[in-house]
Amino acid sequence: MPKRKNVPSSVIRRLPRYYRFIGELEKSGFSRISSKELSLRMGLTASQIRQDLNCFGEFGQQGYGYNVPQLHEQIGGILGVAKHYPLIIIGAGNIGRAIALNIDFESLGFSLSGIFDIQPSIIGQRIKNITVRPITELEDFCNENKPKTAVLTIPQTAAPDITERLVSAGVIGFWNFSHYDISNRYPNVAVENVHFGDSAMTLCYRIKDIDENSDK
Amino acid sequence: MPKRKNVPSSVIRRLPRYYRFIGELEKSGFSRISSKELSLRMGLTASQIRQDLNCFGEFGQQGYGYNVPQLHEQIGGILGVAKHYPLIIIGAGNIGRAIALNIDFESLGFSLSGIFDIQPSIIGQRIKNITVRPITELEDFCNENKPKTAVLTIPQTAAPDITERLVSAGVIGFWNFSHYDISNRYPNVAVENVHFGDSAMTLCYRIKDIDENSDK
DNA sequence: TAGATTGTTAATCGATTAACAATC
DNA sequence: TAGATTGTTAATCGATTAACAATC
Repeated sequence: MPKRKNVPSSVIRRLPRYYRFIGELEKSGFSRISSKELSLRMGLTASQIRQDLNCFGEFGQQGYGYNVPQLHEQIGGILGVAKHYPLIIIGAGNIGRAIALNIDFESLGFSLSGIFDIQPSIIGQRIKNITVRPITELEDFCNENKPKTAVLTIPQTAAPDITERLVSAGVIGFWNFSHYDISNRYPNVAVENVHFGDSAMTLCYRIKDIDENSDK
Repeated sequence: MPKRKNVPSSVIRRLPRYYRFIGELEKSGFSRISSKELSLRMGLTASQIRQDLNCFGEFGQQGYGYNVPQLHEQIGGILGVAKHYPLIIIGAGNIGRAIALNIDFESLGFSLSGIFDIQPSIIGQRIKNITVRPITELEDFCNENKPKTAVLTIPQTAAPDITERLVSAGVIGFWNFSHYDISNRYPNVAVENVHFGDSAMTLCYRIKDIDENSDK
């Protein structure tokens, strides 16, 4: 049913934002929207919106535009937000804990099924009704629960070994908060990096740029 | 002194990763590296590395390559990691707290100088030796401390008003963890978005893709 | 000096934007 | 039907890669 030629990753990265905007329009009671109107709200070109959506099929109707609730549903389907891919968090330190507590995995296509740590003082704690397990139980847990995804909130030094074990255990997706470079190491494994440090430095560069070029 | 024609943002986004890799090389005792060798380690082309660095000046030496400690220093200088731009965090909930505790702002060009919240139960708490202030004191604090940067870890509904107040108070950079769309609203303001939900959905899409195309 | 490797220009590739025929 | 707006092809723009002369 889908056309889906090889979808450029630039398009994929825009999908969640479309999903959010269309969702807000739906909540506000819109029933239809044109690519023109949406482009104004999102700060994109209408052309780009139509090109992007057309990677996945024909969702609009000439002369009318797009049906808002329907389009929301369809983009959600493309992203897979209604899936429940079992997910585990490796590392229950500050970041791991904050993610476990704050991210609504159920609305993002995942289902939090386990949390692991190596620290005896942390093991056994309960976070969101889930007991933190010792990392030694990783393989047994994976055999039983077949998690497809792992969140890495561990130090860079621990990452290579853990990654290897997870891939062996069948994990095909990483949400990587560590500084370890997973990409290109394993074929058919998806890696989404979140590097706070890189993000902050990029901001610093631009602030410096504005700061230095404004006072004259 | 620098050439710095308009640097494409694709290049800027790669700088922190260069900085990390060169830093690790330096720690491992490397004194020189060629673009070829670095390209193999980083999974880029040598051509791209040379092009990228040349946006900022001529850092290498023909026939030799790049001096590792020197290059590390230079990229750090470009990014501004030795700066101490005063920074405030707006919102001391789970995410705000985790960021305050975990991000080493001092090594990223910033200096954490204030934390604000609206919740009476949170105001007055101490996080990293900083007392959480009521949001009502925002303007006074900004007048006195002139923060250039604000981290937004607040709900989307609160964001438009707070952003407006911060820009009026002289903030020129936002590290935006909220779903509010700041970009394009204010000229000469840098915005770095961190959207966990978008990031997770992108991962979900790719896992789904791998999952559906592997079992045949 | 000869070999290595840069800085930089030219060629290619991919992504964005513009244009317009198809059609609701 | 006429007007609006899509889907899609063509044109433009920007970013990546290749090539090579300059030079350490």
